[in-house]
Amino acid sequence: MPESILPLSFYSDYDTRTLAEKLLGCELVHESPDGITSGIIVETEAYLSDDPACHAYNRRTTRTEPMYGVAGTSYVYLIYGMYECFNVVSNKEGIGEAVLIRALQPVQGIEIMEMRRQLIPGRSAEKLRTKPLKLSDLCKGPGNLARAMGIQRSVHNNTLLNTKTLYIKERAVQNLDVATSKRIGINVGVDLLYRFYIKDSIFASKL
DNA sequence: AAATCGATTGCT
DNA sequence: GCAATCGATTTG
Repeated sequence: MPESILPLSFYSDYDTRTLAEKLLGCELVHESPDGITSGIIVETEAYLSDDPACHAYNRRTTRTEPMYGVAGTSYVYLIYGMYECFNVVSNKEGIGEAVLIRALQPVQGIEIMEMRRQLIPGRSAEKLRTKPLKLSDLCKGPGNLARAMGIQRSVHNNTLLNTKTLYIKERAVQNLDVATSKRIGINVGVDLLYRFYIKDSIFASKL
C-alpha cells in the first residue's frame, strides 16, 4: 500500500470548517530525533478570516503571517507564555484561516510522549509529575498535544506539512461520528459552532 | 517605552 | 478560583 501522507492539495480542497471536520480521524505524525510519535486527530477548531476569535482577523502581523501562507502550512504560536498550539493553515494564500488541532488519540511513541510530558510548565524549575498520566490525557488539549508531540514554534512554525518530519496521514476509517460545539477558551465569536470532535472519544478535551 | 493580553494548564 | 510566564500587540 502506498504512503498515505496528505498532499498539500488536500488542505486547499475544502473550506476551513469542512477541513476541520475532514482532519478528524487523520493521523498527525512527527518523526523527531527522539523517535516517531503520532496520534489520531479527535478534536479540531476552525478559525475564519471574518471571525473575531481568529488571530488573523483584521490583523496581518509578524505572529499571524504564517496563517496567510499556502494551505498546508503550519502555524505554531505561544499561548500564555508557556504553551504552544499547533494549527494547519487552510484556504487560499493571503486569506488568513487555520484549523487548531486540539486533541489526539495517541498511536505511536507513547513512551516518548510520556517522557515529554514529565516536566510541568509554570512551576518552579525542575518540577516533575508524580502521578502517571492517563493515556487519555497525554494529548488532550492543544498545549498538551504540542508538548507530547514535540512540536515547537522555534522549529515547526511556518513549515509545510508535506515533509518527512511533520505531516498528516489520511483517514484510515470512514463513517466517523462527528459532533460540533462552541469553541473553547475564547472571548469573542463565542456562539459559532466551529469546534469538531469525534463523538464519544475519551481523547477529546471535553464532551 | 511601558502596559496589556492570551485559541492553556494544573494546583489550591 | 487563580497563578505561571513571555512575546506580540497596543497604547489600556
